[in-house]
Amino acid sequence: MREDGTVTGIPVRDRLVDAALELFDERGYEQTTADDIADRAGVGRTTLFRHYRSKEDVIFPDHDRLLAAVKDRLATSSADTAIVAVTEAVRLVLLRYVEEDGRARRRYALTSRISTLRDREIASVARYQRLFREFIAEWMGPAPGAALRAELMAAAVVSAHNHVLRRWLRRDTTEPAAELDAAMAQVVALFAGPEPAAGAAGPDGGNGVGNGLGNGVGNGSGGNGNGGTAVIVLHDQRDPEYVAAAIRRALQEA
Amino acid sequence: MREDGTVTGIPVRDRLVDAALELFDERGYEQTTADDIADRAGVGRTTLFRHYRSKEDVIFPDHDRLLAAVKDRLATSSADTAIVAVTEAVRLVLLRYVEEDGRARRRYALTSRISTLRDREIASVARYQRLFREFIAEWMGPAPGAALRAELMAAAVVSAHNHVLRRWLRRDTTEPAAELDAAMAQVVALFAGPEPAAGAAGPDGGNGVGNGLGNGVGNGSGGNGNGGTAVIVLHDQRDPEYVAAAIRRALQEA
DNA sequence: AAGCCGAGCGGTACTGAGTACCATTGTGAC
DNA sequence: GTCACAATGGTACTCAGTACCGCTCGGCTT
Repeated sequence: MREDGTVTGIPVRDRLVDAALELFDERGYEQTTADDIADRAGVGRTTLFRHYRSKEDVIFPDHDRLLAAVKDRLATSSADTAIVAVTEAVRLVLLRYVEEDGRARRRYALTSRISTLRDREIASVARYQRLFREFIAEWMGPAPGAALRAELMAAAVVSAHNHVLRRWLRRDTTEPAAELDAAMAQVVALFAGPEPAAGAAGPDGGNGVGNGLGNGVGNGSGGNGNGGTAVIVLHDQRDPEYVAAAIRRALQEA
Repeated sequence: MREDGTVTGIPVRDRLVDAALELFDERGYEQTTADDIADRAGVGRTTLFRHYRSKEDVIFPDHDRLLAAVKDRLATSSADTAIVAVTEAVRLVLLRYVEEDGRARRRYALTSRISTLRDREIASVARYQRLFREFIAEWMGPAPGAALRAELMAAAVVSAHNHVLRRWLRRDTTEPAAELDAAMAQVVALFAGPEPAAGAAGPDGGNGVGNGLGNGVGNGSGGNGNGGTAVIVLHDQRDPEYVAAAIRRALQEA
């Protein structure tokens, strides 16, 4: 037992988060002062602001670190693995939320009610979107219309992520990772289709899986070791179910 | 001449905006207090907060009113004019900015530098996006996958708007309205194409390519008619080249 | 053992945003 | 004239966030 009555060995940072979430639930966000949180956590107000930049910060995860991780993942990619990099990077973000589980859901309950917090969350999301936009734009090159296309694609990627994340937060799904794959597939399909008339700037680049029907197949591989991810885009006139079945069979046999 | 020395008949609200923009330019946003702004405008601090909810609010336009206008425009539309409604609604927003001209550009200069203000702007944009999302979702109905599709489309619409707006703010274009039309056309083209293959949206329901190694395979495809596109995301530990070869073979045989 | 040192913490005091309340003034209606 | 009302100004308060100082504790050297 410590002098101040606290019994736990729980780190100060975590005690603060717990205290904040409890108090926000009990009396609401606005009605909870920084002093309240610090008191409940058994520390001084100064200590709170030493660990978190602001009152809001307490309940938001380390976006900085995750943002850096995403940036890293995007950076380690060659031109023909760009789509894979994006897919895995966005997956990274989703999984981080899923890991948090309870805490993520409590935060969601708060951001749904308190506009201040919702705005804060939105601002965070925008930073991810910016990262994706810059990456995709660079990948696409300076072709005319590429800037807009990159922006649209980044927005789509982030939206797909948010859509799935919210479904998981609301318990509408228990397999967020799989749904993210599906959603991302839809995003890629959206952009893999008709190019914007002029500059082709597309993902086709000779590595197409020449099946004689489709044209482009961006195939990346997570490459180095763990959990390879492959994204395959193909244009095929035949029944997609039929094609999917064929691929399924091929993978089982392989 | 008035008692307080002010010579103008300019409304208080406008004087405050001018004062704020001047001061933010002169000493920066953080270094300008609410008192400074009020003093410069020749009014009391109380009056400032009577006209604007916060210090930030002073330089942001009436998003509430514009938001309402957008909502109205969307509301007055039948099912088959939905796309027109969206296009005109987003045009409404762009034109409002263009009307502001100088003030919009000064605000842009500020939001580019000050993260607090940028976040605020982003939060505003998100409200428009939400409006569009809700409208589009209702328009699309409860079809499976429609929710995601609506979210993607709303994000695309807003991104297209922002893209053109920023180009205009940076003086990269002198015909924002025309560019917006072009951008919106691109957005519509994007979504007019391949529908997301009937039930295939989710990886559940049996269409998951259960190869026993990867877990999720999302398949979005264009079933109906025009050049079907299929996108496959798979997680597979094996050599990607090997997997690709297997798929290639399967497609040729199929 | 005594001294030293750095990290983590608590307390106090300050600035500034935003709110509540009250007093004042100007303006038009009657 | 005065009554009503709207707009303003001033004062005082709460609270977030910052700056600064002093304390304590554990580990380390000598």
